[in-house]
Amino acid sequence: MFTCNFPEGLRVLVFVENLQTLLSLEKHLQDFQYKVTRCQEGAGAMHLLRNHMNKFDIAIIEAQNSTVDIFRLISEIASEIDLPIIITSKDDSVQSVINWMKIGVCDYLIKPIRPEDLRFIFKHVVKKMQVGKRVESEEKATAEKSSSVGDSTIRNPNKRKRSMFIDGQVGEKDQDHVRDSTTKKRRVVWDNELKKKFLDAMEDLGPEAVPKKILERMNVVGMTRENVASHLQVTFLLLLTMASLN
DNA sequence: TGCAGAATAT
DNA sequence: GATATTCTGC
Repeated sequence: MFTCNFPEGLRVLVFVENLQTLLSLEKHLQDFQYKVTRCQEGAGAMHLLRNHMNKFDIAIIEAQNSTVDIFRLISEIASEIDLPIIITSKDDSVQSVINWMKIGVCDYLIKPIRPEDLRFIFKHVVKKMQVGKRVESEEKATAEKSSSVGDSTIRNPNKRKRSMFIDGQVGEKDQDHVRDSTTKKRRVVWDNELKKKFLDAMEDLGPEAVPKKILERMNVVGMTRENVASHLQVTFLLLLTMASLN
């Protein structure tokens, strides 16, 4: 079905409203050799899901959307499509996760999303294939209690947890030293777009403008609180300097 | 323990 | 000079 270098080329449909976020997600997915189809707008996503489902292996969909009720959309199509769906959301409440899992999504990623979160999404495709194969011979096994309630790599935004699936390539149990060649950890370059996002976030947060909040508001894939804090520090310094010049 | 903010390192 | 990392105190 797939090439020998699976999951290279896995076809991922990404439905995210914000273009910046969308492009950023795409880029990171491509770093992992995934093949991305972008979708920004509800009707298009709907159409793709309904009529071209077989063109994709998995979908990543943002929970919040200004024009479409994603929850309802997925509830409706879940039964008619056979595609693993990963939800992206800033809501880290247990209840939210449960709600989404109930309607059949296979994973739930809490924003902000780090590139690492995307690396192993193929596991859901593998799982689906395995389940599909097992289906016929299923009834022979008497109601084995499912050992886990889904395998989603739900991440507490504050904790650091890596997906353990198929980590076998290298036996290292240590830090991130074993990042694959395509995933160079690169320093953030604060181009005008990022700066604008940062400033915008700062502006409407006002006195609440603290790294964590700014990070959330910016909603940029791969950005960390430390990145923001660092930038905040210099920005603050700059503002101070300017203020003293008056 | 997590986080903000300052200090320091690369 | 820009950004990351470490330190400190809350």
